[in-house]
Amino acid sequence: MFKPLDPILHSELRLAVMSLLLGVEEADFTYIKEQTGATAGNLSVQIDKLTTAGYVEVEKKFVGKRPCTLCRITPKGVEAFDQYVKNLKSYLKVKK
Amino acid sequence: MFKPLDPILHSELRLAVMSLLLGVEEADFTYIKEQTGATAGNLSVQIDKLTTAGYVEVEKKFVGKRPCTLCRITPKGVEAFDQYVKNLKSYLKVKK
DNA sequence: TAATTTGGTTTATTTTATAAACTTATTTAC
DNA sequence: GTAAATAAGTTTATAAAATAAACCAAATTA
Repeated sequence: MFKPLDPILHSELRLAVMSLLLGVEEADFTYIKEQTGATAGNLSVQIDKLTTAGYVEVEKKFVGKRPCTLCRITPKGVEAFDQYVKNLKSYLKVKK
Repeated sequence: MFKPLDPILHSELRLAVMSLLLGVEEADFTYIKEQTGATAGNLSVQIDKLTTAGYVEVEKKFVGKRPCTLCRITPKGVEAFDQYVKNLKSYLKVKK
């Protein structure tokens, strides 16, 4: 009746990060931080979890002399997101 | 950009309970337990939280000689659920 | 009447989420 | 040139949540 919800994705901030990354080629840490309103510490931890799950990949480079952490969603991440949304719908359809 | 998600509802089991209650006049503890697959302890705690939030009301009665805990969703609960679903959509619409 | 089942609640443990504190390097102000 | 402030994160500590295990009381069954 109710489909299980991937605990990696069923988190407000991680879901926001994934949603954001779905719409773009890539996004850097600071941009994600601004768009989600998260604190740097929290965002760092949550991106780590998404990376460990294989849903996001991170590339650290420099822009000029400043470090820049680029994030991209992976195919596995896209698939997991799709499945999450599908499963989530089992909770949202009000019958009757 | 991303709307906040009511933490009372953004929980797999509580969302399942609410979803279930939305579709029926009332449901008893055992039925909810069966439908959600939750353990009794977990369900008891989560129904408590929904009750404390004013989203669910509980009536304890007896059926024959056995106790029976009946649950109903409240108007406030219905409204909160609707708002949750509305806000949730801000995370799900993939643009481009 | 002893063991089992029903219908839960309470308590304890594990996991999460989050913020606070810290680090390293870079500008900017004097 | 150096002290203070900013940028870009990471690490650590704390608070909150989810979950399961243990427990309880009454009823039923063996």
